[in-house]
Amino acid sequence: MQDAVLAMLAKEPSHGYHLHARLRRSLGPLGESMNRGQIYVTLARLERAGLVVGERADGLPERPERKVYALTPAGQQRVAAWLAEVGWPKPDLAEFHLKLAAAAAARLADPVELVAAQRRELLRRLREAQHAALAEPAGWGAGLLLEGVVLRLQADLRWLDACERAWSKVDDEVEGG
Amino acid sequence: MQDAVLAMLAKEPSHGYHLHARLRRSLGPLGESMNRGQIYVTLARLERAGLVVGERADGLPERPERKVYALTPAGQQRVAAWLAEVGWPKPDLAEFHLKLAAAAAARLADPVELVAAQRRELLRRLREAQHAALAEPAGWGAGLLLEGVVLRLQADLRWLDACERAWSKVDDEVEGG
DNA sequence: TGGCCAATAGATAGCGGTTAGCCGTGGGAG
DNA sequence: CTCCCACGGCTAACCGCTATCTATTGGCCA
Repeated sequence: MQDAVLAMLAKEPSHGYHLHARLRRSLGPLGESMNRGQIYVTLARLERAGLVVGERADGLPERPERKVYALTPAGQQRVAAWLAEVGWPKPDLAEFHLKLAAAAAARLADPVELVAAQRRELLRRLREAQHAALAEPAGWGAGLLLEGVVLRLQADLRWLDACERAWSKVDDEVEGG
Repeated sequence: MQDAVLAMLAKEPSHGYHLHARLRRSLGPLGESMNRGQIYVTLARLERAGLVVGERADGLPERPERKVYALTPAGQQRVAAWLAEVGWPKPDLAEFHLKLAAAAAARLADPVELVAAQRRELLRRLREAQHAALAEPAGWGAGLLLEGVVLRLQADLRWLDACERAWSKVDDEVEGG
């Protein structure tokens, strides 16, 4: 979050609400779940850390005062460092994996059924993402982002196939033994 | 985290350290980054929420006391509800996307270079995951999990190709215009 | 027997993120 | 004129995670 805000400020100074809007625009449909309040919390922390300075700017005379934030040299340095990083979020498939194991171990549900339900959900999301992609410029901006979402969902669906193969074999053994 | 602990307890009651070990075993190489302390925090919260009861059990007479936790009826109910959910973690490609946009907008780095660096990193992780998969039973347990990681990394690499196409086109336009 | 060390077991502080909700202003609908 | 809603900003409370600290015990070695 901090990095995202700094990235926006690297382009141009903004106040909180504007930053929120810019982030949402930049992320397209995926940015809709963003919390507005978090922007202010983040900005306050960045200011306390000296990465950003906020200046009161009374644009229109009678509107609530807004604080326009801009990068400090330390902030610019941090943006540069962030760009140089090559991090990537670790895939979090563990939850579903544990779910299957727990369902089987505690005899609370049929793992193969869980896989089927999950596949229905992912197919739903896949259609949703493909539909949302139609409203965006293909191969650009938020459309590019949605392309990534689609590729991931397809990969996850293939993983579900592998899960089904694995767990249906277990069922056979249990029933057969 | 809470759900993962409850899932373990659904199979059999355990004390904190044992739970940690079971989770790590269940997740294989991917569980190595888990923090041991988090187990106790989670157990305390679950107990306060009435989903779990801890009973002092002095197994060996002179060992430090350990608390063996077990599900309450409310806890079992929550496990059942968790199994019925069909949630799936949302793909978090936004960070890299913002990085490319910030790099281009603030003229701080070449987006195509960033994509190349990221691809090198993902290829490294792909080899790592494939190597780790060799040490696990294929198509089962932690091996299945690693299979999912591999599929995801391959999808992400394909997305990087799309990113490169998009941003190299932008570079052409900038240089040409 | 005494001393050290690793493993076991648990607790705590603090950071970052999320959510819910409050406050004040202004503009428009009724 | 009143009421309601959108805007802009903020606070409080919670959750998850990590790092770090303590304490006990068993094993090893001298």
